Parts: sequence; structure tokens; C-alpha cells
Amino acid sequence: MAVVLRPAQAIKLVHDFSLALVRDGEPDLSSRQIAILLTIYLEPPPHHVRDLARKLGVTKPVITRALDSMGKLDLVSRRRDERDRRDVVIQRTVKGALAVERIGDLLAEQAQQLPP
Amino acid sequence: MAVVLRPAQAIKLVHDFSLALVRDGEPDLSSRQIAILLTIYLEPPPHHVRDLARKLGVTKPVITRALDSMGKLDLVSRRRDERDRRDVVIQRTVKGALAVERIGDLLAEQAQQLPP
DNA sequence: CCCGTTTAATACGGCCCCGAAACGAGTTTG
DNA sequence: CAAACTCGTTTCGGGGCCGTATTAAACGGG
Repeated sequence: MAVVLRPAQAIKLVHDFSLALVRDGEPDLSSRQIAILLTIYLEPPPHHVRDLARKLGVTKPVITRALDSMGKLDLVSRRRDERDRRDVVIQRTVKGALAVERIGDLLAEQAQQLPP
Repeated sequence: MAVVLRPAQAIKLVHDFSLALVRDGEPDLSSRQIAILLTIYLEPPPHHVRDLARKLGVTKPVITRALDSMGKLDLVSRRRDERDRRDVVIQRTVKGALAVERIGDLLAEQAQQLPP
């Protein structure tokens, strides 16, 4: 059963969700960072910088920098691939998994509270 | 009828939506800017800087700067309130209304395509 | 074994945003 | 009317992200 959402409901949902993100004071993730983070947690590993850059349609430095900043927040981690040491494998963290869950719960809750 | 959205579906929805925002290349709005823009278009006027700052839980300069940048994109406009010239009234624009509609349509479409 | 290719990271110059504090104009109050 | 208050903006010092171009390390075919 597909999720049915009228455009007017969708607008309110985006509004409530953005507002919740802003108000909860957590470090602000950009759209890019959210897309990267959720890709890492939704799609099966392994993840490499080049794949993420291609999937998001951005340049590789964008991914490197996003991993730098999200790494500082302990939302993802990196390690060299020993089989091909040019590669970097991006890994999940406990804190990142919790952050992803929080995002899902937050949106599901906002959707639940939408007026008909 | 409330919108029913399981957390796992919500995560995928946020992912697809963020990805669509990143990929379409339009000037990137931050969470704050999206929250401000949608508040202006969802809630009844008049809107003042102080109200938006209070509703979003941010300082007034944040609102001023967001209005500056969104004004440059012609998504909102401002004028002095002649009845109390300290006040600034924030107004909608045609381009802003279209951008809001686009956001709603984008999310509704992503929701429609969610697997059950 | 060398040289072209691939990979991620870094350097660069530019632009935008942050919160706190100070500011200028306008209004209200005593 | 002068002092206090309100409102939005600007200033200040600091930080982050952007894309392009370049770099350094590692791989691999000839």
C-alpha cells in the first residue's frame, strides 16, 4: 500500500519536519549531508567516496568534506581498504544509526499528527 | 484520516527527498530557510521578523539574513509597516509560491513511489 | 619496471552563515 | 519632551561549504 500524501499535506509535513530539526538544536546537517548519511545507512555496504559522489551528482571533495564534518560528529567513520589501498571504505557508527532512527521517528511522528 | 508512515518508510522518504533537492541543482536552501519560507506561506499574514524568530527558536539576525538571501532569490519580499515604522512586514511572491508548491509536489511524489 | 590511470585528499579563492553585541530609527510612557 | 523601550539591521570575529585544480599514493597493463 503506497503512502498517500496530498501536496498541501506534504508542504505542512516538510515545514513541521524542518522546524523540528531547527528547534532541537542538534548540529545542523545540510541536505547534502542528510542525503549522504541516509544513503550510507539505507544501502548495502561497502560505500566508497566515488560511489556517493556519483549517486548524489556532486564532486568528490563534497563527499570528503561531508565525511570530515560528520566524522567529527561521530556519525560515520572511514578506513582504508587493505585490498586496494587507494579506496576508502565508509562505515556506520552507533551514533550515526541512532541519528538516522531519530530522523525517521521524527518524520513518522509529524506525519501521524497531520490533519486529514 | 491521518497519514500513516512507518519509521523505515520515513527514513527512505527523507533520503529520497533530500536527494531530489540536491540533484535538481536549485539554489540550496538550509533547513532554517525552508522552515521560514514554509511558515510564511502556511500561516496567515502578517509576518514580522520577531514572530518568525520566536517560532523557530532562533535569533532575529538569523531571520534578517535568511530574508536577505531569499529576497535575492525573489522568494519573499519585505516592506515597512506604515502604521508602525519600526515593523517590517514580510510578503509572499509569485516565485516563492511556486517554490513552495514544488516542494510539496516533490515530497508527495516521493511518498507515492515508496514501497509498501 | 615504468607510465598512465584511478583514488581520495588538499589548496585555493570565494561566498554564506552563525551568535553576541552594538546601533539607529521609531514609539511609548511618565 | 526626555527617558525607556521596541524593532530590525549591522558589525564583529569565527567557522563551514562550494567547485576547480592540484597533489600524493596506489594500482595495473604493456
